Amino acid sequence: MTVSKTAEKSAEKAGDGTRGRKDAPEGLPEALQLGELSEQLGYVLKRAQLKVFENFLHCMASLQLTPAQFSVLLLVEKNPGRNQTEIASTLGILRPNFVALLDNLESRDLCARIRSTNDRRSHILVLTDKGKAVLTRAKKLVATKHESRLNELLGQANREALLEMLSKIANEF
Amino acid sequence: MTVSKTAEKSAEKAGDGTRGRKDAPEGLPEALQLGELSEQLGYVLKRAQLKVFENFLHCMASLQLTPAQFSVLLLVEKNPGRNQTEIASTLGILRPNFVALLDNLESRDLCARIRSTNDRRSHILVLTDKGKAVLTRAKKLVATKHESRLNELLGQANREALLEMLSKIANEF
DNA sequence: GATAATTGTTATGGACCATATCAAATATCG
DNA sequence: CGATATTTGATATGGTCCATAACAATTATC
Repeated sequence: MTVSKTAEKSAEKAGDGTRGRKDAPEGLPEALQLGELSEQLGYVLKRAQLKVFENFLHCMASLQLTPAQFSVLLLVEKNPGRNQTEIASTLGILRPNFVALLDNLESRDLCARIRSTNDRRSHILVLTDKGKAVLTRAKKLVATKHESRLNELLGQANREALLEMLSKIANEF
Repeated sequence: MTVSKTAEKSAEKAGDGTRGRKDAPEGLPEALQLGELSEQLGYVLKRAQLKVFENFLHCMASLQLTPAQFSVLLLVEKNPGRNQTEIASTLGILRPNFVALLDNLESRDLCARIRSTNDRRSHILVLTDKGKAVLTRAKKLVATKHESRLNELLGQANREALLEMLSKIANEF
């Protein structure tokens, strides 16, 4: 360990129990300075993403849908007749990891695998009637509880600008 | 499984081998429609975050620093003399999971734990001289290779607006 | 028709996250 | 003071997500 003496000294000085700001009322636990961290896009991006997912899960509690499950339902609805490989790769999910995800949706009768008659290796994915109904309800929940709150917070125009910039990063970075 | 007959039929129709758009030149694998997915902030946010982290790791390959490790070094530099609990909780890392992270940084002589003389339970965290030097180089790499590329892509003003909106989500959502 | 490639699947390991628990040290309160 | 509760760092453990290798069945390619 090669800690400079000055480092040790300043550390002990800063950590000596009464580290309130000058003339602080009492020894209340002072908040740390984020410093340059709050300027790091990656850091803020990750924190924001966690918050958004957390709120998504909360809004979807009644339907028990995770963001990943919701995205699968949306994509299968928009692209009926595609197989697992196509749906999974579009979502950036590796085929092996997509199996359990689908098993879950299928066991809940939201999605169905159908053996293709053209290529009997592949399973064609379709939403069940229940899956369509659940997805419809899910969309409503997302719109009224989730996205609407983001609109409140940012404003409609800002939210659209945010989406556009994030898309740019996701696609062109 | 309750798949309606119409669902099965449309699925087979859409999945019948030659699923090019009308008068497509050849049977080239047609891209899936993202549909409403590209309007879901959570989805785009996650994709963007993965891209940013991926690029960060690439830029930091020479220093072998992950985003989490970089954030620890930044926070310890800005707040010398704090203990593990304070640094970890500020970063949203649980104490048990912070131990291995610190073990790594300490084994590479970037960070040091110092037993506090005031409270002999806690370990005060300090950057070593090597840690300071590495962090300085890391900051330069991030600025010149990572954040600069984001500025290219978005423009300075947009990048700042993006950061502000993400902070708002991270803190007020 | 032999070989290569694709599809879904399983097994497996790593990274990250969360909870319970522990010993040592300290704080609290009778 | 001394008994009890709390805090700190640490370990163990389990869950989830992500990545790779390998396999049988099927299809494509030559």
